[in-house]
Amino acid sequence: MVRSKNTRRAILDLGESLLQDQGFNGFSYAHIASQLGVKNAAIHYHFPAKEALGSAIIQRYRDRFDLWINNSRVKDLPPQEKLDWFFSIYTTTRADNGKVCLAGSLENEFNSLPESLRKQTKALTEELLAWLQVTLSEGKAAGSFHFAGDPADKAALILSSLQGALQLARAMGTKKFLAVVEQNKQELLV
Amino acid sequence: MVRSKNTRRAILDLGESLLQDQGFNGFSYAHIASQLGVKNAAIHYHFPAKEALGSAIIQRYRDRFDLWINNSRVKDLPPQEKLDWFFSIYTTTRADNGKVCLAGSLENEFNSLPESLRKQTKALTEELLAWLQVTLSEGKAAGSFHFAGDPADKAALILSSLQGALQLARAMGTKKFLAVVEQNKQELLV
DNA sequence: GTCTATAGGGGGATAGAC
DNA sequence: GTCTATCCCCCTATAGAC
Repeated sequence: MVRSKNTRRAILDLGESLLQDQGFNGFSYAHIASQLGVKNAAIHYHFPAKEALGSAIIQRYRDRFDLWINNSRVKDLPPQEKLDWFFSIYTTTRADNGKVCLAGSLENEFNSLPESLRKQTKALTEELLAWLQVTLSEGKAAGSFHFAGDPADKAALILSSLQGALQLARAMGTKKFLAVVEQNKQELLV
Repeated sequence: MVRSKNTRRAILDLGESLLQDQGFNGFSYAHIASQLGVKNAAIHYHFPAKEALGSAIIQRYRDRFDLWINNSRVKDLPPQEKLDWFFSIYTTTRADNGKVCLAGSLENEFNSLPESLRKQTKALTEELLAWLQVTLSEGKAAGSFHFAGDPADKAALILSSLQGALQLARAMGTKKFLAVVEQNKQELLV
């Protein structure tokens, strides 16, 4: 049982990593198995189909984000530091072997995903946007953020730019990614 | 010979469409062949390997962009209308069955692409960024654009957001994409 | 230029032994 | 829980006829 839990967790960890590295269609049970030192069939014991594995990966990601934003260490921060924390997630993702945003990776393959993964992807994106929007509203009300228009639209712009910048950085390097983050920060101050 | 040119062109058209729809690893020679009403091997006659097909698709895309921006109908426009034209490319892409930016699609699969396609992807992205940067500089100098910081960084932010927004729209719908475009436009006016 | 036929590999998934 | 063995499908690519 202990072994099972460890293996299951290791599969999820590796699957998440591969998903952000190669995309959903870019990794296989064989990849996970070989890197884990087990056989193909062992993965199928824990996740009968790839769709189930994918869904579990996204669900865990969503749960983790939910835990973070409701954790007092993030929840009680001033808006500006909240946003810095959010940006740092993406900076860490970039630093981790040039991975991309989980949501962005899935959206890119959206047209070939099974329905359950599309739903999970949409739910994740909605949660990211919702938190961003609220944080931006808070900051605007507190006078620490300055931007024109609807906080929902500004949230969509920031999230899009972060997802896009992680991808763009694969061709253009980390400097370009960091430039996008800094430009986003700077524009909120003016 | 006429037949050949038509087939070659039809392959490129369909390949480009599939690339923006399903990604490079998401379409096959069989897909192209069946939609074209020819056989697998016919595609290989025109493009011996998939890498050659991919490279030709990107090259043609780059050539087309180059033609456009040096066309007097775009070249002689005021900066604001130039940028509107650029945005309209992405809006058209979104309207075309929810396709995504060619560069964004390729960057997402960057880690599994052969070297020649990585180079092409990088070159395309550089050309998009370079044109955007110059156009933003022109507009700033002319007083029609207002933004803080380096035009190169602003160009990276805008391009990232457009690529990201096309992907985000797959999960969240066209409204969110249009919101990102409008937010970008609005922020340049303030 | 396009066809038929086929090689050779990788993918997801399952049955049954241990 | 993990293994071996295997099935079946799709993929890229090639050889040779027409």
